[in-house]
Amino acid sequence: MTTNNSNENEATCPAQAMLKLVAGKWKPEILRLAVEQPLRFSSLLRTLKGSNKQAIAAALKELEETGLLEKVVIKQKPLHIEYYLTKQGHALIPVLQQLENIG
Amino acid sequence: MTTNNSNENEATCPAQAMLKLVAGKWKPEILRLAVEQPLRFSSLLRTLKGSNKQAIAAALKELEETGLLEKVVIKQKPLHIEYYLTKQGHALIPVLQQLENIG
DNA sequence: ACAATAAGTCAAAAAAAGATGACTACTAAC
DNA sequence: GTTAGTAGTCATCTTTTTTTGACTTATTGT
Repeated sequence: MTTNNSNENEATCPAQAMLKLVAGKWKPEILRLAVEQPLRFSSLLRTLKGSNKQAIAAALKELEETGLLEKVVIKQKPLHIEYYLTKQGHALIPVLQQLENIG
Repeated sequence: MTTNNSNENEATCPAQAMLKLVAGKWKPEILRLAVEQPLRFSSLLRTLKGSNKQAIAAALKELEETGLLEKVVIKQKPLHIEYYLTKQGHALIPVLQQLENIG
């Protein structure tokens, strides 16, 4: 493993940091869906064919931790939790759309 | 799990496809450098601290195969090979710059 | 009490990405 | 013919991501 101490490598392209926030199999799709309406766990699970709870949970957690989604707990009968795009999350949407147009 | 046989998973966000083309530790940086001048293997190796031949070779190969870079062999004394941004590669640059501005 | 829905967690296995070391092919200079 | 420079390849190992199965917590309905 070569446990190196000092700070080595780290490709330092500034776009890299933002790319990492949306990297992953489900994150771009989840962000795209979040534009239309607040997201819920079970509804994502139904919508994203081929996904599973763990994948959704991990993606939502990371998107929340990196500040692209905000989690809102709604204390009601069946217990609802909603995820909203943050300001930064919204800022990302047009960029994702431009990527689509290049492809 | 719900192992459905028909066509499984594949997150079908259109931006995903383009994101995959620039995914990886070195690709965004390489594209960024390609804007300034044609790229050469050994010069990339020197410029990208923390990289190695295999990483550079793999990145260049993938960027070429996906049509973002074009490889040009220059038969001269020490054998030169240059990589140029394609039209699609160029189209990606402003999008990468926008990503930086969000971060 | 028991099952169902919603929203997860934990651990482990499998697959993909990244890192490391040794080796190849061509030309050119000495 | 040995050394040096450029541009790689191949096999292996490690790390990270993704997938899979089993279990948890809370509330509602019967």
